[in-house]
Amino acid sequence: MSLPLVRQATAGSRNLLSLRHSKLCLGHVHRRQPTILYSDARSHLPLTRMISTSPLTSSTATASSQHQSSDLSSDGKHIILPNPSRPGFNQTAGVLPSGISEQFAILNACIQSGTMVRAERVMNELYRNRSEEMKVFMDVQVVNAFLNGFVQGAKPLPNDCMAWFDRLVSYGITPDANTYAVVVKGFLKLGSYHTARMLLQDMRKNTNIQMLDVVKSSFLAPEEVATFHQLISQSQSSTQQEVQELLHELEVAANNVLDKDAMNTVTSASLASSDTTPHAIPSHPPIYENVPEAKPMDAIGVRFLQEQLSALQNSSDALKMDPFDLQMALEQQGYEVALQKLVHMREASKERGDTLNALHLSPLKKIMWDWHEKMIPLLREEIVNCADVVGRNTERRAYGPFLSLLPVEKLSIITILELLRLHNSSGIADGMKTARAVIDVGKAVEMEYNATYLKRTNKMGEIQNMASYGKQISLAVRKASIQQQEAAAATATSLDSIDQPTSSTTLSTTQPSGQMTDPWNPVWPNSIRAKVGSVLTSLLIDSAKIPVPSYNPDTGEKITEHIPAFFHTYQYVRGKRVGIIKFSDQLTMLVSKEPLRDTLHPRLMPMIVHPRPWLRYNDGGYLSAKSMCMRIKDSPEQLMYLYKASENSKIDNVLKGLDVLGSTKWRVNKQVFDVVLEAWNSGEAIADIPPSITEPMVLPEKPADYDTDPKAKFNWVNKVKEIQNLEKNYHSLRCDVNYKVETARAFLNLPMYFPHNMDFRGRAYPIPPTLNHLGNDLCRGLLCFDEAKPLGERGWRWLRIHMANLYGYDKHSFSERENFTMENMDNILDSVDNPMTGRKWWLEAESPWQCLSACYEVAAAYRSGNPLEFESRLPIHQDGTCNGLQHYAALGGDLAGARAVNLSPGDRPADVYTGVADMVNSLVEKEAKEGNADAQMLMGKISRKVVKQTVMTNVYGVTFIGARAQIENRLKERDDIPPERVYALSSYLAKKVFSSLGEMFNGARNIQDWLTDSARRIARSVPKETLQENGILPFDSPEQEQRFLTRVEKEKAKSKRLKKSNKTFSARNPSANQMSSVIWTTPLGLPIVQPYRRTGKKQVTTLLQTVFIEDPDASKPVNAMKQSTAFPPNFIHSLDATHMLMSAVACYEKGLTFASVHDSYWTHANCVDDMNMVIRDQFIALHSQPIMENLYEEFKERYRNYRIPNSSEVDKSGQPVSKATPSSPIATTTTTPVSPISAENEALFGLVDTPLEEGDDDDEDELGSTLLDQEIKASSSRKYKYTWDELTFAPLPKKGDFDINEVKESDYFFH
Amino acid sequence: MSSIRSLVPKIPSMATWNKAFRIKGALKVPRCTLADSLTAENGFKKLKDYTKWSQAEMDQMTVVEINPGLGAWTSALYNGGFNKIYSLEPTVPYLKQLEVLAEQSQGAIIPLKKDGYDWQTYVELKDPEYLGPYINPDWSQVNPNILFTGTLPKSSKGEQLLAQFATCIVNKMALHSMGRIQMALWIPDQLYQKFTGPPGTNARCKMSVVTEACADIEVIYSAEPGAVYPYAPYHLVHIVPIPKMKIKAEWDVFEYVLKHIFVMQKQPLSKMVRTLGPGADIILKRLDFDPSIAVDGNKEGISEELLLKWRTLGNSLLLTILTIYTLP
DNA sequence: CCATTATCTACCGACAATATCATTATTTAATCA
DNA sequence: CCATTAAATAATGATATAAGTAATAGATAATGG
Repeated sequence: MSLPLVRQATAGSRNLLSLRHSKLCLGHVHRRQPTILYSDARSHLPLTRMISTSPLTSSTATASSQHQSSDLSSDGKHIILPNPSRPGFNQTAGVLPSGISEQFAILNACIQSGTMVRAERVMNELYRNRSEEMKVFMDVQVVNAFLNGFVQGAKPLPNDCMAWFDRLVSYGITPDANTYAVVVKGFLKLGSYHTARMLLQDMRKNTNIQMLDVVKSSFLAPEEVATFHQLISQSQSSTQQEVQELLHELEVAANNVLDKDAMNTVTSASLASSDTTPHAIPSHPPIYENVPEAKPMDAIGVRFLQEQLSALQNSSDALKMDPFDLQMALEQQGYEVALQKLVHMREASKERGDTLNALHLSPLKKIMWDWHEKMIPLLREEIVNCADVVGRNTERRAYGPFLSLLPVEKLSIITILELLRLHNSSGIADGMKTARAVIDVGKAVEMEYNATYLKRTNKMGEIQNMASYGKQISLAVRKASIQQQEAAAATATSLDSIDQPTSSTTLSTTQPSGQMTDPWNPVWPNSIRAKVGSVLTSLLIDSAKIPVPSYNPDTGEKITEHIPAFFHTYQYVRGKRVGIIKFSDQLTMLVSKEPLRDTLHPRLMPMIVHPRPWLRYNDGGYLSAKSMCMRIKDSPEQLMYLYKASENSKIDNVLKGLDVLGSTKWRVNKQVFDVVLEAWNSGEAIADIPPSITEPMVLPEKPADYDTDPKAKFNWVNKVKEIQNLEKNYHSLRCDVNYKVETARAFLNLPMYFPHNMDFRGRAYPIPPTLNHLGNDLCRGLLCFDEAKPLGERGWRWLRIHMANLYGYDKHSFSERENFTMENMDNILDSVDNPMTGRKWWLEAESPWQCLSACYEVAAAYRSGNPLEFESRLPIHQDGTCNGLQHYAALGGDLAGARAVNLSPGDRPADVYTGVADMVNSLVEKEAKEGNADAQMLMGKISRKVVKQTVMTNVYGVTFIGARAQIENRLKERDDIPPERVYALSSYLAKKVFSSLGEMFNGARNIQDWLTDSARRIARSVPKETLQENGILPFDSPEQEQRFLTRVEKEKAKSKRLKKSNKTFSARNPSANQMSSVIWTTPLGLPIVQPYRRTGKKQVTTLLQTVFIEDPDASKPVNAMKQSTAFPPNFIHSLDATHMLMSAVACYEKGLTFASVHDSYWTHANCVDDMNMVIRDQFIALHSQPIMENLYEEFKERYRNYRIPNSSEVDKSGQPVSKATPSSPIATTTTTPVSPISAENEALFGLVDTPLEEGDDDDEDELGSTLLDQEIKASSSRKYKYTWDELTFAPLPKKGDFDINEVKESDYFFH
Repeated sequence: MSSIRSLVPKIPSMATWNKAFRIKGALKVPRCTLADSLTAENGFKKLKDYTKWSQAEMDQMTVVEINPGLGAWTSALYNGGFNKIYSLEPTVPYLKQLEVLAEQSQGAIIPLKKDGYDWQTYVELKDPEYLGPYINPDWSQVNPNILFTGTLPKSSKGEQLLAQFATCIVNKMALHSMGRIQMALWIPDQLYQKFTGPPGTNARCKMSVVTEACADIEVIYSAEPGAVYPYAPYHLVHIVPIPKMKIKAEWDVFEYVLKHIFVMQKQPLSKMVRTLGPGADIILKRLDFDPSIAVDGNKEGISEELLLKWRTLGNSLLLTILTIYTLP
């Protein structure tokens, strides 16, 4: 077995752990292989445990868990969970039902803000109204947090705590060690040692809970543990043996725990150092001495960031700050900084007392301060009002508790900054959608709360030290971190159940395995965010005013009016109301004059230190903010699969790949930055910087019949709208550039890192949104690697090739491209010397800014006299030629396809796009000669670019309409085509492209068809159990039936509220029962769930208006069409993502710097050859696996026992007319196995409609049968048989003879 | 004058109609057509009673009818004594049917393949051949030469068309650029409710306010649902533009304001005025009535006098708004 | 149950209708035994 | 005091809103007789 992925072993000192994981990594990448490395303990999934904690539901729980044990196999090859339609899913996935997630969030807010009265009320209501659901979803963690609320403060209420303890136990909660710790703590704090002891005695007698577990509970601070000693000494007198035993256990435990800190640090150090990490990690600072993360502090850039912090009281230290602390401070104190800046501004001007200088101060800041001051009293008042409400006001009850989580000052500044940030968002001129605003404000509050909450409970020093230390990315470190974290959990709380707020779907309680217990911290549902956000927004709207010079309408004298800075209004969009919040004109003006940098929250900026490696699915990236490794929106299913995969260590290699991407150190290209700045300040349109609009655009003249003909008026208004739209677009484009420039400025001369996460298919994206290497040409031009590497001969060559590529000269052989650069050296030098005044050769490039960046590099190398030694930072790109088709060709072993996309070697790059463009061109030429006007117009204008997207997406299933739209967009960009003809021309062209493509990619298309077909079958399938429970199929066994009946019994007993969940299975609306999404596992082990389901949005009342929000918990039927059409592209993308991540890791291990934009891989010039080897090796490694076969097997396993509806024509005797399954296009090639089930079906139903369980009365039956008779008579020759067939898949398309190893020899595979 | 006219169009059964006349494509829902001659005759009788048209007056009127459909109403108009009826029908099957009627009416009925929904039609109608000679800018009196009539579809198009008629009256556009032209329209019940929605009711809406400000409305006759294909309740409504619009504000502003305050028609006016713009509530100070009245003019607890003031929207509020907004 | 009609238009990064009224469902108050 | 009923309130569902369809076309899901 080749070993490209094994990290260079440095010494023989590697411990078992790291060995094991290297092996694991190989096994997963290279070969499908049964997973053997998980201890059985791992399969004890926390959430299943959660179910069984409740004795009252135990019968259900055991029934369902037994029942599911067959399909809940997460320690097999793949993670397989119950279908979302099955009752087990919500429980297993911990998806909270509607309403309960809200109540839990409120409960937590009450607890955290110390208002236990309100917490009690929430708890009471939950148990009163949702008692049945509580039995399932109320978790002991929630209970612990709740009980702890009574005893955590200065005035503990142990008796209340105790009362609730008893009550909750009676409700069926099984207390755990933490529960006892909490209750005991209350009494200890009051000095009621006797009661405490009695409790512990009781626990000892009645439970199996170990004393040690109680004492080391994370709810007990060390000093609280210490009080156990007092208990011990108080109780010494007792002679009871029982007591003495208890005291002994207690003492041992307490001592054990109190010693633990030291122990811990030792272990962590040893763990970490036993890895390949060259230096041991000291357990305490200073550990940064040998970590040169940031440049010396006099750099321009860092000063800006430090200014961010300089406003803080202890800011004198800011300049001396270590970059790690700086990053931490930036993340955690963003709002404090912003606030302090406002304060300072004011103080400073007051002190100076000079009004003159005050004028120079930012007027916006002055106003913001004013809003802030006005808003605070309103906020206080509101909080008081919320506290007052005893009875009815449900809104206040919902948002009230959250307002007490943060200081009012912070709430206010968050609101102000968020609203300013959202200016011009979602396509609203000078405003934003209300829904977006309130949710974002709520989200910001939540994030800030989490950050401060973390800071408060944070003792994760060691973890972070280790994590941040890790330029060393390795599984071993990850593992060690996790283990250490788990070990440390006994004394230190950690971040875990704080999921990243961007996902509104949540696991109610994610209990990681092991002893670790997390503080319970539920994610706020969007409805809560909206409610909280709306109060704040509404208060800000009320308080924010802006001075406007005006006239008194009566007297005409000059006055200053204060008008609202924001106002809430509505817009109609195609007849629908949309709530928006608008800026007043004056505010818009003010904002546009002000640089945007102060509204940028550092949480969204690149990092200045290495990102934390991904330890788990939700643990990595920024230092303090919790983020997810996958971008998931509203899909509990996705989250659950990811969670399980993470907990079962299936995605370590994926995470490692992300770590590698995050470890790339970048810097701003100062030279390019200067030119950008110059261009920006000139206000002209240069490259992709839009012009600044100084004066409003000229409106067209009103036509003569404007006043009499509605049509004329309409046309004119439309023209005006178009112009305004253009203006708006320019403006927001300029804003965008502004953000980018400001971000770049902030990081001048400072290394920066982009923490990465992925979309649900595994494609990686940098988390910081504004400036990153995935951005447009400008962003890419502004960025280069921080590290420089000498070019060397090969590097110099690649640099020149790259130069040509960026100019657009990329379809020629490498040597031709080299020559191109040399021939244009004059232009390049001119571009460098006079970028804005010279011939501006670079501006004509396809990617001007990157080209300029390359010009600088080439020129510098060229002029250095010795290019080979030139230290280069420029990333050189190697792009897959039609990467999607490459994967298709590899999957299908398609010889022709392989040749077309450079999988097999050629002496110059093959380019399908150009090929197709040429074909279309000749077609068009021919028709032009025949006099076709469309063709004549298009003659010679069909470039590669025009057809590229369509060719690419053709194998992803693009339709004619889609293709036409793509081409339309390309044509619109050209100025040599009259706009009014664009539509017709694109239609014509799309047809031509389609016909040119013809049979071209048949290999790929066969696979695509198979994928689409399989996805459709899956999306339409239904688990057998569902059919059985609806009486459509017979039960397998009486036992199964009995289990089902008891469950139904229980459900009936539940409150009526739940009856809707008892969806009846109706044949009328088949799509309502389609609940299975397409799920597969990438070769790296990442489970991928296609999230496409029906949307279930609901109106949520907030203070400002109702907002329309996705209801996350409702399990909605899948969108079968989307599932099937999206599968081919998603599958291929998941493969290219896999290839990229594999390559990233391999590059890292070879010491290459690596970055990627999906199918474009970047590295230093002199490393290109090495990287090229890696790319090819990894591609071969990936495609040497039987990917399609694996997928086929996985589907069969994953959807075992699923059924799909089928109708087939039968002759009179009921014999099938043809054996084919008409429901699928490929099915004709399938020999559908005659399953015994089909026979059963037939016997059961014959030819009649499915006899639904709903009591058909005789009347209907008669009617039905007569109808049937008529039917048979009417169409006497035709009879159909409707069956639920076993879900099978078409046989895989035959694989061709292409040998994947040829890729190795192909120069232009990536180029 | 003329002998007794008794033109009767051929009315197919519903089933046949469904086959032959259900129009696909252009209109998503089949356009409604009056399908009962008796109803048409009755409607016309009532209309004539109400307007008290003399035969002489009718002789000098040119009738423009949109969406004649099967021609029941066309025939009734002809039978009632009109001598020149342009029937604007865009769809071929109906047009054929109309041509039969045209023949039988000795050319009094003139079918044109035009669409009453299309703005272009009204430009074309200004042609000397059609209504050109009767264009009359004098709004002090109703244009004596033109009667505009027809059946509105029950679709959203019909609704849009009616709203646009109102708009055009206010702005003297399209049809009403030819003068103060009275209309007699068959309007589906649902639309009629909105068209005439009185203050305080649920039906009160933007359109009813505009209508109130620009025309006098009278419902003449209500057809049984069965009289229309496909079955739907319809009303014959007589609309006479008033000589002086009650709306003093510029139309676009008026429309903007109306649209915005009707977002929440049950809320007090004072609240909704705030959504008009930053600080728009200052205009409330200049209002000569209590702005706590609901936007839709709900009567509850509101004096008759106040109600009246609010209903004359164009006079008070909008004028105020305009003055404020056009200040330097 | 079949024929007509409405709804899509490759995927991902990046999200978002709302007010009002009628009808149930649930809670609170009230009344009564 | 409880049980039962009446009244009040919350939750849920349905519907209207604006106002020129843009242009085109082929498969498939949804709907209605």
